[in-house]
Amino acid sequence: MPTTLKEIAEKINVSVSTVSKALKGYADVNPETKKLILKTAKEMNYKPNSFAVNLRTKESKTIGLIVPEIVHHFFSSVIKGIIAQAEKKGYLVIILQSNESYELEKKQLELLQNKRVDGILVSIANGTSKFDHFKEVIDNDTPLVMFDKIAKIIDCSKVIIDDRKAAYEATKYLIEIGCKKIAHFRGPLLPQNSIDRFLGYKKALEDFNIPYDSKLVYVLNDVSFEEGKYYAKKLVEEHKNVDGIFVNTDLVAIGAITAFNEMNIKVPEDISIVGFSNWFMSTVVSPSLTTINQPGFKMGKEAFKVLYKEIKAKKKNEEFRYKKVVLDTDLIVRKSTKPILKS
Amino acid sequence: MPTTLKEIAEKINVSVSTVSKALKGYADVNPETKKLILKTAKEMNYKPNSFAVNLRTKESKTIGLIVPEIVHHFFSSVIKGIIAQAEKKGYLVIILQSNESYELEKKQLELLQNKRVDGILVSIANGTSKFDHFKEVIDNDTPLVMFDKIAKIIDCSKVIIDDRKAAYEATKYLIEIGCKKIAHFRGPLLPQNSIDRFLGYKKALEDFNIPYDSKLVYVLNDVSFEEGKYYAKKLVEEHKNVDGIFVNTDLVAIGAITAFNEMNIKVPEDISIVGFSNWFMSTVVSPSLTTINQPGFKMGKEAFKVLYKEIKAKKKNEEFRYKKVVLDTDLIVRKSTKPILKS
DNA sequence: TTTCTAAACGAAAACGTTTTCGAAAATAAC
DNA sequence: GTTATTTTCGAAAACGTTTTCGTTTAGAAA
Repeated sequence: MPTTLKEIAEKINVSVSTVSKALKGYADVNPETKKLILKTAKEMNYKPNSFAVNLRTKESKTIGLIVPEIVHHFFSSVIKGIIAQAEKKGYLVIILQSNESYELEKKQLELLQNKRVDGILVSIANGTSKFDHFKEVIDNDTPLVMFDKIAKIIDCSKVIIDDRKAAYEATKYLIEIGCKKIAHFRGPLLPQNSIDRFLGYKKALEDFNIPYDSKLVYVLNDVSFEEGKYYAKKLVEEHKNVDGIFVNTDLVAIGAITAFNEMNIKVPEDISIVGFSNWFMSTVVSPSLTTINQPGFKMGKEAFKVLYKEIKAKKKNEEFRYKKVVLDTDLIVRKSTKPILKS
Repeated sequence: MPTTLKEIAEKINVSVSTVSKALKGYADVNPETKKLILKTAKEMNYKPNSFAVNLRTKESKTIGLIVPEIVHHFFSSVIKGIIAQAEKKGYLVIILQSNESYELEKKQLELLQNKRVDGILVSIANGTSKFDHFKEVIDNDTPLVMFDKIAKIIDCSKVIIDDRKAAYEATKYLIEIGCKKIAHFRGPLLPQNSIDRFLGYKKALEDFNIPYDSKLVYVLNDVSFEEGKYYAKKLVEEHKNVDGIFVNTDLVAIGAITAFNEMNIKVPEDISIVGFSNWFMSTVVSPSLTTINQPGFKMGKEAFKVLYKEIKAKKKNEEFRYKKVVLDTDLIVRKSTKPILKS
């Protein structure tokens, strides 16, 4: 049904090659014939058959993206950034969701490779502790860039924030406003983020001579609103005089705030809370949440940029080095933390 | 680099056709040779070249999806549903975002057609008032299904909720709890949703003998948090005794709640608010928001199902009819509305 | 024996491009 | 006039499948 080069060629009595060359701007075609070809191509509403182009050029101008979860403020922002940047370069984006599952992640990585996408962007699932499936991608010579949730052990380009530093800043801020007993709601044991955020928390305590107490660190699994509520209650049951919490994620922090509101524990008077990510929700919860801003949109754009360079370099067989881009975060002070101490 | 049929064929001295047929389970290949072929294919890590398969079969097992906005609770839920259902059927999903712009939407529709996706799923941008670009898709014989934000004028399959009915229920509820002067924050003039929600609001007023006052209807452009705040303030400036608002979208409703909180107007004692969509955020805002639940995930799944059937039917040249799927909504009562009157 | 059927395989066309290479024609150089 | 060069074009191979159709061979039927 759609017009082909052959049909154009037959219509105006030239060869397929000439039509192709005219359309692609080759020099060895007479300006007159070129004009005619362009005209008839337009008239016949010619659109190159991308299947054939892909086969011939061995590239699809399509990349794959795997995120642990789509319905998530941070990740949807990243997705938006990736798509925006990809579109600028004429790339399309196939999105898959691992649901934090290793099995799914592995399967989807294969799916994308079978589709022969030009490159893959991935943020690793919480359930992933083996990384051979990523090695395979790299061995297969498919450009791969990790963002946000990365694997230290895998040698590839990465776009991240400095989780440890950000967590340090958040905890430091709690100390500066006078908190003496600071708990931490951390994420699962595996992902690098939650490790780094924990380490930043710990380091801040050390630097300011607050004894580290492992009992004040709660390990969450789902990192959900409900878990935030649950552990907030557990915290007040198990400890007295906790006056600050640094929470791994806004969603959990909001759960905690909700629980404290229900228990008539005043935030921030009785306890100050700092979240992580700066979800939009954090501005509307009451009290609004002090948190670390995590630049999702920008991370998406950067991740694509890095991947794009790698795709181009590999295509031209040029040398290139894996890049590590670290994006800035900042502390956004709202009402869930006490005002700063006057000194 | 990757293995081809030819390489397998040469290795075991059979023809390419036989290898292909063995791999695809054709009957006319000796069980012994078939076994050998399967074994060597696995050994050589053979993966069919999807570019070649696409060209040959004229299908890519890929669909396109255009949404107005990705960072949006409802739409990201829909996306999740679509991807989940598509994966079940072996389809991948290319996602694009129109940013509520007609120009972008049109361009992206062309992009997807040039990529020769097997079908397209679309939720129309607010900025779209001409629909010829959709007609073209249909004329091009590319299966097209609209969801949520649809065009009545375009003859194609649709998956929606009954916006008018849902809005009627919401407004009726405000009336039942005793509201006498009910405002409406509506969306832009164009999209069918905001028209229908407005009509539902109006109909409820009529049915319960509350005079309709066009001054109580505010037309929003961005449908944003900020607009919610802005129009809430405007409302109290321009009117007295308004005791209920039916708001087009949760995000706006939350903006309004925030403004009322700031102005010390009590929700729900002074004014009751009903939102629309049931964003997660609505559970954590204070007071939590009474709203209409809109089944995003399910809508995504249904939309893909309808599209899938159309793709299959067209492929087999079977007859088929455009479908219209209407999904159920329900009213979720929370704290932003007064308790129901005892009678 | 010959004839027919079934099983197993392969040749080849087709999908629609892109790109190399050679040929022809036109022009320039001598 | 011949030779060299440029311009313009097209043939053909290649990308890797899928699928039709014909051929060969072996066994069954006669």
